[in-house]
Amino acid sequence: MLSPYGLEIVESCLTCKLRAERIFCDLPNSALQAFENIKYATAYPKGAVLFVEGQSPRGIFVLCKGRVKMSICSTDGKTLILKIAEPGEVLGLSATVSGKPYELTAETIDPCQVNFVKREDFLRFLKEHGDACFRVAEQLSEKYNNACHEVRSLGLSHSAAEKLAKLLLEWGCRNGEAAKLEPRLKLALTHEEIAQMIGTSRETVTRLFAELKKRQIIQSKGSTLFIRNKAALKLMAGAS
Amino acid sequence: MLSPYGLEIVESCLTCKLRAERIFCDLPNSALQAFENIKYATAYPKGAVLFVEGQSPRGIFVLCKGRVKMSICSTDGKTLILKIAEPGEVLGLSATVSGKPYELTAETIDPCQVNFVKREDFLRFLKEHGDACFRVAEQLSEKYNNACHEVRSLGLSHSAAEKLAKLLLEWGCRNGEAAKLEPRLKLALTHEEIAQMIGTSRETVTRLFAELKKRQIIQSKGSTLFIRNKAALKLMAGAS
DNA sequence: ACCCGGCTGTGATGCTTATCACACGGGGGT
DNA sequence: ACCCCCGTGTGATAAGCATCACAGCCGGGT
Repeated sequence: MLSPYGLEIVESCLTCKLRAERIFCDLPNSALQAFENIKYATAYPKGAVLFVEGQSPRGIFVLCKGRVKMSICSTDGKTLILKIAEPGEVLGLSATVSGKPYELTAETIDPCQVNFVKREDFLRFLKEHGDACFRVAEQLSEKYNNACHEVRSLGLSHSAAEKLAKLLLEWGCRNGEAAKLEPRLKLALTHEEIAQMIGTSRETVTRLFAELKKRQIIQSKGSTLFIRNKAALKLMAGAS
Repeated sequence: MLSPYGLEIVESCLTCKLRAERIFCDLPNSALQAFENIKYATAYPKGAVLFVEGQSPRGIFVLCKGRVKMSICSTDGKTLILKIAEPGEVLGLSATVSGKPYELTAETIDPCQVNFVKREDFLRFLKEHGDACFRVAEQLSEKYNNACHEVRSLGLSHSAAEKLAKLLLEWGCRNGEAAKLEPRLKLALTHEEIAQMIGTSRETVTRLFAELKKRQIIQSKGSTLFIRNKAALKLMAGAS
């Protein structure tokens, strides 16, 4: 099969090796077959925009490969990144269910493989498959949960340092690094993007990183970042 | 029937006069009858706590009468009010569906009538009634939508003035006052609570109100607040 | 009528952070 | 080898707001 943008396309959800790990992919075969019939497998290059905040919902995008930046944007151009979506997530779900405009903008930051399902097809599918509908409720709950964390972080933090510490700890807990005393993580985003994730300015992020390095709390080598003093970070994230 | 806390109890969801207007109440009779069998009609006085952030989910609370304050709270005691829930809303829904701890704290601010449904009963009910499940997805979408607005307001505003203006406009658009040039609204919350809604301090809210009055943008008589210059408010909310 | 407690109004002070301005450095393209 | 652009580092300045401190005010209870 052709592989646009350097992707290896997964042909069918029925044979997808990742099924068991994914939330939405793990459905009984009858439902999966129905899903198979209404989905369009598509691929996007890096930097493609799946949908824009405010658009009326065309349908859902099931992310199979690559990462997608989910953000909101103010009238004066300021951007706030809410999350970086990973494979297995369903994007545009809440808007598609409710019929209200997309709340977020989705932009790929890797080459991505995506299954698109048109809104009317998807709604019909949900009515016919109660178990899928329940999965949707679960996914929405998770998204809501995420959003609540975001609200907590934005609304209840006193300082930018606190928010950055929270973010680094969260990142450090991925990839099975959670238990380690000195977790390491790939810094895949620029200072600008990190600033947009915690709602502060690029300069502040740079300064904070400089201070953390000076205080020996973190250390970086290339794009890898080592957390040398997890306790100190936690202190910053907790009380400040 | 006895009416604790001065409430007139609605006996059954089947005969509830408000059914048609409500999102969750408006279900086919078969589903409603099943719901009827698993719900516990309860009443709470003002100031009662339905559930606390971090508790593992006991079940859902369908609000029939009264208002409930939904908030999150930081370790150092700072509180952020996310919304004031109105009759017809389902509280604790996302936690009950996902099994994760309640994200918010729910506290009544009026005497309230509430239908409680235990988690296991509710999940069984959802599996058996696909249409109810779809309603749940819709409700969750709406909650997610709300949360996104909150994130936008908290994360993309430059000033407290901007957030207050947004809040006042939102309030002014309720109760069919939306179209009016000079909408009026009941100020049912203290400055402290308003501060907690926009993530600022009580003093700042007081000062902002003083300035808005001085600039003739608003005017208050008792607990009623008149918006005299909607355009100016919109300007503050939009650009600042 | 009194008092008391919760809400509101207002000044002074200092911290945090946005913003502007500019320098540096490294990697990719030609 | 060059340049150019993007990302990073750093200082100066000022705005915005939290915080403390205290005064007035209104309503409810006794």
